[in-house]
Formats: sequence, structure tokens, C-alpha cells
Amino acid sequence: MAKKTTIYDLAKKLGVSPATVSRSLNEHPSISIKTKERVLKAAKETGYRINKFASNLSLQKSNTIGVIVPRLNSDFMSTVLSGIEKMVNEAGYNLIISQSLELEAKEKINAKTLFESGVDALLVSLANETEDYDHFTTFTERKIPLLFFDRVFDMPNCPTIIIDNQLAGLEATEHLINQGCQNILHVSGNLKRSVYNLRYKGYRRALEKHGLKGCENLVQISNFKPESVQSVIQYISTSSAPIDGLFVSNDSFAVYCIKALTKKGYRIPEDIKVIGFNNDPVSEVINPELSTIEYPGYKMGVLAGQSILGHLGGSIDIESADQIIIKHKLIIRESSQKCN
Amino acid sequence: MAKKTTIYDLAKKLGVSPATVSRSLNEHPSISIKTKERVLKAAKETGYRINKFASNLSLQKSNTIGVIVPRLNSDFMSTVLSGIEKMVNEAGYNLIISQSLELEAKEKINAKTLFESGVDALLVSLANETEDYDHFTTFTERKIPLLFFDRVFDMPNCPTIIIDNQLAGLEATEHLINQGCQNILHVSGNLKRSVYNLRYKGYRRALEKHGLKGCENLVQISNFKPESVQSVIQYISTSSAPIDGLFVSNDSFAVYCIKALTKKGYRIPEDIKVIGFNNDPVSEVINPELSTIEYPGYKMGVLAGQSILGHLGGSIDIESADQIIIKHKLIIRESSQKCN
DNA sequence: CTGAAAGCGCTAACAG
DNA sequence: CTGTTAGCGCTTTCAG
Repeated sequence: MAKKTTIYDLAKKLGVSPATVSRSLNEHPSISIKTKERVLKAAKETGYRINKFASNLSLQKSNTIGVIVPRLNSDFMSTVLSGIEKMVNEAGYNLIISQSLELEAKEKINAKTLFESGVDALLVSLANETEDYDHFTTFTERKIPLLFFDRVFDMPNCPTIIIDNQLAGLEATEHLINQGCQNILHVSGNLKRSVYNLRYKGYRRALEKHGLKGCENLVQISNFKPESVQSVIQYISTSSAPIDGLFVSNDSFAVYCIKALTKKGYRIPEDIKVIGFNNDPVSEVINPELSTIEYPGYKMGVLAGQSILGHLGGSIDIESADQIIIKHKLIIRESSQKCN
Repeated sequence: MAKKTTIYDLAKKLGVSPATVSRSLNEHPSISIKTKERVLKAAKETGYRINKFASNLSLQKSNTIGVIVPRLNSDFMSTVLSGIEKMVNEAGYNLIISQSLELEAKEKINAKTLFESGVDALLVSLANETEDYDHFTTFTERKIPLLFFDRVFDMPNCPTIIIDNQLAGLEATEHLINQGCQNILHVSGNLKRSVYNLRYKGYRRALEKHGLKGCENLVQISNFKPESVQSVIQYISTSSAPIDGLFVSNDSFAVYCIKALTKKGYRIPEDIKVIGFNNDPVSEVINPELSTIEYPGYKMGVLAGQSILGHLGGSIDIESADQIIIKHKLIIRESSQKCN
């Protein structure tokens, strides 16, 4: 049992050719049902297992799909991955997952490794840092399907899966305005990433639309780490015009803000109304419950998987890049309640 | 550029043999530094990329490590995975991640696929359902390193990475007892899984130790889904002897319980003291903040990665199975505060 | 230090 | 319906 059986062993044992064995094992149409059964039986008896190394080499494909994400340990990302895994696994593909840790250099290395590993397709959500996209051209040049999701970059012939971040940002801000906020602070991530940039644009547009002044200082860039909450609090407590609304592009950071603000004596939503982004589980746990934008991660994963499988299966013309926009939803909870 | 260069192309171009090219590319000792540099230069110029398919076939190894987890989208699991990925990636390995979705059948399929993909090692955290472990013998027979973490199974020569669940269960329960609880309910997962079983045992031992009666009904088995919180509340509100302590083997479910209990009019911790397990982010967000057992997921991932790399590198004797026990920690917060 | 040549195990075109 | 045969591209003995 420690010795592995090859199709040659089976062929010899059954007195047929290796080709026949191969064909039997691969559901080839033109093979007699009788010999196929003989082969299958013998394969089972000897504990034969296909050697993918050889098969991959011969076919020049690996049945694996690569994924690069900023980090695995975020509720949103792991939910997306769960959806991707489910879809591609059902189709018989394996997922090689790697994380860039928000570093452009690591993203480049990951891309190179995945390329060399011979992934049949690549799914990417960009690192915050990334400014140069050369490491992806290797894939497009070799016609390896490449898809961006969430943190996307517009590359010729690469499908993207996103939500309408600008609209979502506008809706979130407008909601606060409708609740009576006049001086809203926006806390966002690196504006190089379109997700954050677009939400910021939506925020600005909502302000304009309602004739509120959108001074440059009304956005704070954050890395969303717990420590960084201090600079936000600092900004709020020293602002000349008192901040009465807070739109944070990330739920868990919004939660940190709420906790810190409450500790400082601010009442949510009486003094400051807060809205987050993502609809992470924490948003329903914090008190007051956090209003937010629902970002359907699992669905995004499923669609990313389906889309890439379509490209692999050739059922979609690879030249016709597509953009899938998933519906988001404004979720109103206590943290932005009007109270008069 | 669309055409790929092979070592033969390089060999021809440089007037050397493919063997020389291969050796140059692989840091082989006995190769003149001069020809090595010539080869490296030509490789860079032509955009040569190694073909892992061929290399894998020849070497009979893939430089990939397989992982099977119950699900990706849990805070704990994605944190562990993040640690694993970090370690093995630094060592030049790729991670193929798959999820069993708690189904034994899916776990078996995943194991088979990963075996056939030729992973060099396998890391597993078991599905709740799994009762039969035959799908793993394929690996041990072929001497492919196999490691279990968190939800483990004791298999000859397979290292395991765990915390001392029994002790943790005992400490959690004892903490509640010390806070004055007399009638503690334990909510756990499938007792087939040692993690839950051992925590339950620890709970029972704490009761015995303190002379409290441990009637069978003092444990409720749950799947930890939000819906299931009802049966727990039901049990508590109809219990003849009033429940004054709740030890839940899972933080997010503990949080659901707190929310539901509060809604029902129970005061936490005055009426019922609660302790969870894992130290998920939610435990610090809920009000009152949740006492819990810290389960260092990232560290577990890092150690799992290191351990398996050790086995792969041969730096550890594969026959000497080891068991790594990571330290947990009791974290006391408001939800279990004594109040008199 | 370098070259020749034999695999690694599977697939598929081409014959029959 | 089945067999022959030539790769897929890299690694590695064995010679030189």
C-alpha cells in the first residue's frame, strides 16, 4: 500500500494499454462499458490514485484557483472567502489562498508564487498600499482569468465585483442629514482604494446636495486599528464646530469609536449619531446598535466564484469584461436615531 | 511574451545543456559562478518562469500544504488560518484551504482531493459530525505529515495542537462558583468533539469539587446558531431551580444569550452570571462585557505552521508525535461580576 | 564543472 | 473501441 499504483500497473494487470486505463478513468465516451468497469474495479482494488502532478503537466492546468486578499482574519473577508470556496469547490477546483497583509511587496510575491504554481485563475482584493499593478500583467498576458473583488482596479478584460460604494456613501451620509446632523465627520481608509474613495465622494455629494459645507477637514483617514481611535476622538473633542454625525467606513472601527465616545461622556445618538459600514456581527452587539450599510460578503464570494468559473469554462467570452454590482442596503438601528 | 520559455530555450540560447540551466537556477553547488550568472541573466531577459507542473512531477512534491477547517467564516478560525498562512508562506509553501462545513462527507471529499492534489502535508480541524477517520489513513500510510489543531483526534504519529480544554472548562466554572453561582447551566457543542467534551468534563469536575450537584440536565447541547438561543432561554425560564450561572462554550452564542436574557428581563450579572469561551472581539463589545477564556488563535496557527514545517524539513523525527498545549487564560469582565 | 539521457505519470493525436 | 507513441518541462544519476 505504501507503493503507489500507476496507470501502467493497472494496464499490465489487466492486459490493456495505459491509454485505455486513462480513458476509462476519465469518462472518455468511446470506451466499452465492460472494460471501463474492469478498470474501475481494478483501480479500486489496488487503491489507485491519480497523480495530479503528471496530469497537470500533461494538461497544463491545475484545477486550482488562486486568491490574494489583504487579510484572512476579518469578518468580511472570511465570509467572502467562504462563498468563493463553496462555489469553486463544488466545481472541483481547489483554492490557494494567500494574504498580502496590506503590503504591496507581499502582494507581488504572492502573485508571482501563484503564477508559478500554475493557478488556472486569480481572484484579488487589493492591498491598501498597492499603487503599481505590473504583477498582474503576467496573468493577463498569458490569458489567465483575473478578477478583482471589493478592492478593485480597473484593468482591461478583468471582471470586477463591487457594490456601488459612492451611492452607499451618499445614502449613509444622507441618512445622517435626514436625522438632523449638520456637521458630519467621515472616517475612512486609504483613499487610494476605490472603495474608500468612492464612499468619500458619496459623502461629499450628499453634503453638497443638502447645502452643507464640505470642508476638507471633514474626512479623517485611519488604518482602522483600535489604537487609532484616539486621533478621531481628539479631532471630535477639539473641533470648533461640534461634530454631530459620524460616518465610519468600517463597522468594527465605528464600534471602537462608539465605545471611546461613550467613555468620554458623549451620548450616542443624542450628541453624535453614528453610522458604520459592512454590517459586521459586532454592529448588532454594540449598545446602541449600529446603523450601517449591509455589504453582502457571502454573495460577493459566490458571485466571484461563479464568474471566474464561467470564464474558465469558456461559457463567457473572456474578452468581454464584465462588472458585477451587488446591491447594498441601508440598515437603520439605534445609533443614528433622531431624538427630539 | 505569450510564448513561454523553458530551460531548453535558455540552454540553446546559451549553448549549454538543460541540466546546467536547471542547476544554475537551483543554486546547485557545483556550478561555476560565471555560467550561473549567464543563465540567471538570460532567464531574466527572456522572462523565464519555472514550470511547477514539471518540477512537481519530477520531485514528487508540490510545496503546498492542505488545510481542512469546519468553516472559514468564524473569527477564531480565520485568525488561526492567518497565522498558518503567515508561517508557511514565509517558508515558501502555498496553502490550499477547504472547508468541511461541519459535514463528514464533505471532509472526506476534501481530504481525497487534497491527497490527489499532492499536498506535502495536511492540517485539519475536524467537522462536528466526523466519527470515522479512515479518510486520513491515506496520508499516514504514505507518510504525509498530518496535524490536527483545535478539534483534534488522536491518531498515531500525528501531532496535535490544543489548549487544555478540560482545565479551561474547570476554571471557567470555578470562576462562576467563586462569584457565588450555585446552579450553573453549561451550553456546549457536539460532545463528540473533544474540545466540547473536555470543557464539559472540566465543568463537571468543578461542580464535584465544590460539592454542587451536577445533574445531567445541567448541560445543553447547541449548534450555536442564533435561532437556537430560544431553547436555552426556554430551559432557563422553566427550570425549577433557578439558574444563576451560564457557561457557554462559544462567545458569539454567549452574546446571543445575553441579549435574549436581557430582553426577557434577566439582569446580567445580577440574576445570571455569564462566561463565554474564545475571547472573540464581540466579547468586548457586548454590554455587559463578557468574561471568557482567551483562546490564542493566531498563536495556534503560527505553531501549527511551524510544527508542520519542522516535520516537512525533517528537522523533527516524524515518528515522534508531539502534542503542543497552548496556554489559555481566564479573562474576567463585567458579565460575571459578583454583586452584593 | 558540465553533458547525455532516462525518467516522473498522464494525455491525446493518430492509427488501426 | 483500443493500442502506439510522442510529448509535457524539469531533475538527476552517471559519465566525462
